[in-house]
Amino acid sequence: MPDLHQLNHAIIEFYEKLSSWEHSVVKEIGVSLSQVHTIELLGIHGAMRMKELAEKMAITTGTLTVQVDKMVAAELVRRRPHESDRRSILVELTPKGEVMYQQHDALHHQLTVDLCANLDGDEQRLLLRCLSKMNHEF
Amino acid sequence: MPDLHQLNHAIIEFYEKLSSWEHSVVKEIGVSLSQVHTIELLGIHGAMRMKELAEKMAITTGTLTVQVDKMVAAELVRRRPHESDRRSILVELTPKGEVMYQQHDALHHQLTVDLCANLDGDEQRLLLRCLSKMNHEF
DNA sequence: TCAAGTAGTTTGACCATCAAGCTAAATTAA
DNA sequence: TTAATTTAGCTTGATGGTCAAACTACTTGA
Repeated sequence: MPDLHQLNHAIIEFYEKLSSWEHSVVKEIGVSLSQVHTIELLGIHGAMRMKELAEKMAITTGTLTVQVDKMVAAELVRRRPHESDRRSILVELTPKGEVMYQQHDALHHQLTVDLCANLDGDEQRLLLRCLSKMNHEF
Repeated sequence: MPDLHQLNHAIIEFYEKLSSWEHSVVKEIGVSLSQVHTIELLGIHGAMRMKELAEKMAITTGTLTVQVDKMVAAELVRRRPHESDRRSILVELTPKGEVMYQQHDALHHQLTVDLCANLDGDEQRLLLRCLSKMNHEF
């Protein structure tokens, strides 16, 4: 079992790199971090209730209400009544929001390509296995 | 060369996990994220000029001034004049701040231990190599 | 010496966030 | 059915992080 200290350091550094990348992308596409996160979740999971979305984002529904208000005004998302529960409201991407999601996704994919530029096939395969294990066993 | 799509997804998920971990730790130790970041940088690099610290944190010096004011009030850091440049001010951890840095560092190390619990020695070695390459070649 | 540049602070304006209190709808108990 | 409870979402008031721009004090270089 090798020394975990270096690994710890590498993980911290990797996290900082991703964080700084995200920061720069947010500036580039001109939407706040919080709104990018919302778009990302709606793009991945499709229409969602406010409650569900707030839970995934780890914020309160009150905060989400404010965000969604702004995003509705910017025509990135729309609200729609829930079919069977009149208390609930579904949020979904508008076409404009969908375009922004695709853009963001493409940028993310490009980041991965850049990150992996110096890894050979075996390394990529093993990295994927390690990340999967870490993501699921923790 | 394997499909990068899965890898992209795994990286996003890994980033979210780290982000959520950081969030919960910040709540636990009762200091804001920004202040934890300050403490971390001062712990790693030692006393620093405001300018330098602000650059590493990717915030303006104005913002940093406010943060440092609060942290001085909380006795986590102190200001000290620069030896040769009277415009500059050095910021450094107080003993109390140093304790908090050690605590945070220990938590981070524990996170790494948990993350790697299901990786064998070879996997850990290769993960470190991949992370190092990604950190340095990007 | 003095003009230009640099380090740090202050101020005024946003934005994100939460907690608490609110309304409307659904669910459960009587 | 009615009443009490729970749930979903919204509103409000307060706090904290951030930036840009204006300001002060110091340094540097022509």
